Amino acid sequence: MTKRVTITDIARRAGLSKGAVSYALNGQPGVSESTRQRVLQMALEMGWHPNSAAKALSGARAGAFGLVLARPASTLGVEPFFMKLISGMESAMASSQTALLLQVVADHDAEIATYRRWWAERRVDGVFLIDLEVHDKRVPVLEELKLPAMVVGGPGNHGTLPGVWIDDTSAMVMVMEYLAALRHRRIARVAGVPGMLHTEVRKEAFDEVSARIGLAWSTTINTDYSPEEGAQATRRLLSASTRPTAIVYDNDVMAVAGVSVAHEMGVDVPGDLSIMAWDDSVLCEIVHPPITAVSRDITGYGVHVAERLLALLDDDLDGQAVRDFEGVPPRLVVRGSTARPVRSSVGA
Amino acid sequence: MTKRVTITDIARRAGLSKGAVSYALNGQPGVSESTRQRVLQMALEMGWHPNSAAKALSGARAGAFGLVLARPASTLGVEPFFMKLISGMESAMASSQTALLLQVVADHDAEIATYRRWWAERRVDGVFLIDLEVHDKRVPVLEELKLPAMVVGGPGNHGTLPGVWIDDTSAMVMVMEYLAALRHRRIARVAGVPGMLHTEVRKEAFDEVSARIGLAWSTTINTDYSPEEGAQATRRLLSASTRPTAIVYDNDVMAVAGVSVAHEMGVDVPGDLSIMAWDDSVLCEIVHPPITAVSRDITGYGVHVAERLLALLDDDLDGQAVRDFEGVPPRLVVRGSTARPVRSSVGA
DNA sequence: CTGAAAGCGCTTACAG
DNA sequence: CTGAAAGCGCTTACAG
Repeated sequence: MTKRVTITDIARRAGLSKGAVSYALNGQPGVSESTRQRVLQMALEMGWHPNSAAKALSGARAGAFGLVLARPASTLGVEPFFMKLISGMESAMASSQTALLLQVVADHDAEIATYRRWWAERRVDGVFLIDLEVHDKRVPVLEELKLPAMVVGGPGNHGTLPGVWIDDTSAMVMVMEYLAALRHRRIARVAGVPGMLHTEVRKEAFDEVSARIGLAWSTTINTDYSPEEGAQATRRLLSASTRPTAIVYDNDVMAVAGVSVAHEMGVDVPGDLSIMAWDDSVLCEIVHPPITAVSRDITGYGVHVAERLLALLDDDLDGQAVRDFEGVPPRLVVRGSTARPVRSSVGA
Repeated sequence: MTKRVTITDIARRAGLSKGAVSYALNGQPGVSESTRQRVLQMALEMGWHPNSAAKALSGARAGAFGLVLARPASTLGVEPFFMKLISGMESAMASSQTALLLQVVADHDAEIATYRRWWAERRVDGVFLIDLEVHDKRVPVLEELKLPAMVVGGPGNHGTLPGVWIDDTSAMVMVMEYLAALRHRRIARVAGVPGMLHTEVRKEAFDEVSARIGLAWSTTINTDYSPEEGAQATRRLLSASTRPTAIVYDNDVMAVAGVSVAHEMGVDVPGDLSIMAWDDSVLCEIVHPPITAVSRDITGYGVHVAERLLALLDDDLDGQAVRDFEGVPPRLVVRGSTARPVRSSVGA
C-alpha cells in the first residue's frame, strides 16, 4: 500500500481507456451501466481516490473551502463559537468531499491578501466570510475576484454576496421583554466590537426596545469580546452611582467574567444583578449561578452556511443565484442568573 | 483582475521559455542573476501566484499540512488549547506558504480514514498527530503510509514517528512539591481521558511523588475533559467522608467548573480547598478566585511543532532524520485559588 | 546559461 | 456506447 492507484491502473485492469474510466467514476453518460459498476467496484477494491491536484488542475473544483479568522488570539481560543461553527461546516462538507482550509491572521488586510492569494493559486472553490462589518472592505474584494463566498451574517451590508444570518433583532426584543417582565428598569449592555454588523443590529434593537418599554435607564459599553474587557466593563457598571439591575453580554465568556466580578465585588447574582449571555455554551452551565442565555444552534448554523455555499457552486452553473437566508431563530435558556431584582437594589 | 496570471504569461512577456521562468521563480540554478531579478519583478507586478494544483501535480509539494481533531464537540469548542495550538502552527507555516487543512471527526477510525484519503489524494505533505494514546493505532497507519507526521506528544509510544512534547513529569513534580510545601496532605487529581499518554504520564508522576513525599491520601478520577464531568468529579470528591484539601485538574475548563462546584457547595476556595489547573488561559484569570495554573506556551508549542514538520520534509531529501524534541518546560502561575489549608478543614 | 519536450493524473470535447 | 488526444500549469531532466 505504498503506491498510489491512478485511473490508468484501473483502465489497464478493466481493459478500458482512461476516459471511459473517468466517465464511469464521475457518473457521466458515455459508459454502460454494467461497465460503470465494474469500474466503481474496482476503484473501491484498489483503494483509488482521485489525486486532488490533478482533479483541480483539469478544471474541476479544488475541493476545498477557505475560512479566515481575523480575531486576536486573546478572544479566538476562548470563544466556543468558532469551533462549533467549524464542526457544523465540516459535517456538511464531508458528504461532498470538500476540505476546509483554515487561516488565522492578524487583521482584515491580511485576510484580504489571503483571499487574493487563494484565488490566484486556485486553492479554494469558495470562502466563508465571518464577523461582517457595517462597512466591510472585504466584500468588494470578493466581488471583484468573483470568488464564491457565503457571508455568515446579515441581513444587509454584504453587497451582492449571499448571506446566512440569525435574527438578532427579534432575539434582543425577546431578551428585553423578558427582563422588563421581571421588573428590571435599569439595563446595561456589554457589547462586542463596534462596527461589526451584529453589534450594531443588537444595539439598534436594544435602544429601540429600551425606549418603547420606557426603561428608567440604559447604557451600552463596547468591548473587544475578551473576558478581560468584559470584566472591566462590569466593574465600571457596578462602581457607578447609577447601577444596572441587569446586564446583557454579547458573548458567553464575558458573561462568565461578569459573574466573577459580581462575586468579587460582593454583588449578589441574581438578587442584586441579573446576568444574561448571548450565545450559550457549557461555560454558561458550569459557573455558579449558571447563566441565562440566548441560545443559538451554532453547529446547525455552520451546517447551513456550508450547504448554501455548496449550493452556490452548483447553481452557478445554471445561472440560478443562491440568495440570502435566515437561519433558525434563537431561544432563551433561563437559568439561575436572572430573577426579579430585590427591593434593596432598586434604589441608587 | 479577473484573469489569472500563469508562467506562460510571464515567459511571453519576458521573452523566455516557461522552463527558464520556472527556474528563476524557484531559485534554481540555470538562469543569470539579472534574468532572475527581471522575472521576479515581473511576477510581482503581474500578481502571479503559482497554481497550487499544478505545482502539486508536477511533483512538488501539496503545500498543505493536515490536522484532524477527533474529540467530541462538547470539549472541542471550550478548550482554548486547540485554537492556540493552531494559531502557533499557522504562524510557522505562513512563511513557507503552507496551508492548514482542518478536519473534525468523530473518532480515531474516522481519523485514520481521513489520513488514508489524504494520502491517496495527495492532499497534504504531512500531518500533525495530537492526543497521542499509550497504544495508538494511528501510529502504525501513518508509518505504513509513509505520510510525514509530527506527533504532538510524548515521549515514547509513537513508534518511528518524530514527536515534540512538553515535560509533564517534572511539571507534576513541581505542582506536588508546591502543594506539599503549603502543607497539603490530601490531594486529588481530576484527570483527562485514561489511555491518553499525557494522562498516564501525569498519573505516574502523581503517584510517584505522592508516595515519595508521604501524602496521607491521594486519588485520581478520570473524565472526558468536559466541564460537566469535571464538575461531577468535584462533587464526588467534596461529598466523600475523606475530602482532599487540594485538587489538581487536567485542564482549565474543569478547574473553572471545580471552582463553581466549591462555591455551590459552600466550600471556600482557597481556605477549605486549593484548586489548580493544568494549562493556563484567560478562563483561569476571569473566575473568582483566579486559578493557579501550570502554564505552558501553547502557541509557541504550535510554532515548534510546525517548524519541525517543515524541517522533516526538507531533511527527508538528504536522509537526515528529524528526531524527537522536548519543548519549553511549563511554569507555575500562582493566583488566588491555592493557599495553605486552614485548620478547620484538616480534620475528616 | 537557455530552450524544447515530456510528464504529473485527471477531465472533456471530438471522432468513431 | 467507447477510444484517442489535447490540455490544465507547473517542474525537471535533457540537449544545446
